[in-house]
Amino acid sequence: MSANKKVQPLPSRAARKARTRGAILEAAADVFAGRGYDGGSLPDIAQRAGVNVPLIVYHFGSKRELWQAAVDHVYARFQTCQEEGLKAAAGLSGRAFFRAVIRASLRALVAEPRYMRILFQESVAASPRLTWLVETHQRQMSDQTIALIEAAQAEGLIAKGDPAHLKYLVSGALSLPITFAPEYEVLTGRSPLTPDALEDHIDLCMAILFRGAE
Amino acid sequence: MSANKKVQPLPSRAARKARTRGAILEAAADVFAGRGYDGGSLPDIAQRAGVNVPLIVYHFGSKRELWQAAVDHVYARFQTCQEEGLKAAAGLSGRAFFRAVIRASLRALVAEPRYMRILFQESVAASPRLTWLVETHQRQMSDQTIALIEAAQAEGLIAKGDPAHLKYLVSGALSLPITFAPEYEVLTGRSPLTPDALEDHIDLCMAILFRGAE
DNA sequence: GTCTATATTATGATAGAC
DNA sequence: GTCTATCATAATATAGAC
Repeated sequence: MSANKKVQPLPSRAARKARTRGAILEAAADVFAGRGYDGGSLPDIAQRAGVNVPLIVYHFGSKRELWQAAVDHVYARFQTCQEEGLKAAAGLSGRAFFRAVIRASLRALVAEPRYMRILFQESVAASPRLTWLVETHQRQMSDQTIALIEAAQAEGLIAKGDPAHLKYLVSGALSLPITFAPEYEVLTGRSPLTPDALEDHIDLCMAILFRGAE
Repeated sequence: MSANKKVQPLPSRAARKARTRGAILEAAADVFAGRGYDGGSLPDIAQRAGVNVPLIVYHFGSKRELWQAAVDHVYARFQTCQEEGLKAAAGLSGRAFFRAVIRASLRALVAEPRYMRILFQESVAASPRLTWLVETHQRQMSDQTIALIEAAQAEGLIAKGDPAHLKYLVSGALSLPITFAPEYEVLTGRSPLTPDALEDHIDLCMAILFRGAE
């Protein structure tokens, strides 16, 4: 297939293709996360990616397939970032463990805010896109979070109640200052995304969500 | 102004005009909340309102001005609904007071979910629309919420920390199950908007956000 | 006030050169 | 693979009849 790659002094055709695909996916993720599926346009994506519209269609077939590929891209990045951060939780237990988990989730939310935005954009109403999103990506992520909440409940660290519902409370408290960062900044004059602000946010999340003294 | 309304057997011209404006505003609020400013289209709004596109332009001048009017409309409805619910908090104190406040906020979030959606749609990036939204409507609402959080802190009912930041944690915990209702339903098979689910949600919010025993 | 008709621009997608 | 040229459709907005 790719027999004599090494003899290519310049980027190979395959590498150029991958770079083009990557640029399109990044631009598509930005546009779809910010404006939703209907609001996003191929000319807008093409301009941001530095390519032409037909090249997008060549690589991804249609707007709908591009959207799916962009969602795959965002979820992969979010999960990679989260798992990276979760390594710091290994070996810890109790509050320290869950603090590390929260920090990992927060790092992923900050590094890949398009995850929450895409989920939000598709959560306006029931639709085939929402069903695809949930069944393809969101259910698996949700199950992981619910397992963590059940573990915290078993240790008596967090309130009792339906863990699937509690997940939304925890996610909302964690994510809203990040997802609403532009509004936060206009309203308060400060960014919630600086390292200091994020550490304060983690402290406050721990104080709110977890019981007992630090 | 409306001197001889009674003698009109059919709706007066002014009443018809108001009904048309109202139908357009409702449709515009739905569309802009769901698809954002760029994603929303006048033909879509016109069809939902049962009118033609030029009639929208006649009444509101331009898409941008229609968006502002729709935002005014949604904020007015949200605040009216919230104030209605807050009457139940009058005379209460301590946890019971804040439980009534949470119930009022939740009722408004459920009755007018477009409030959160519009805020989210405009919170993608800094923009003139976001600045207008914050300075025209959001700052005032935010100040009221912050005052309530400071009061709860003064009574030792809620965690210490920057009340302006704490507002986002509280808002996120309260609103996410409502705002993500379609995703919630696909994921769990249950609606978070039934009266029973909402009561459970209030219980859980109280348990999470407020300290000490019920 | 509400409509039809239309001008102008932008969109998703295809055809075909290189 | 990447581009230019093009098509059919849909968008915002205006002009003018009633």
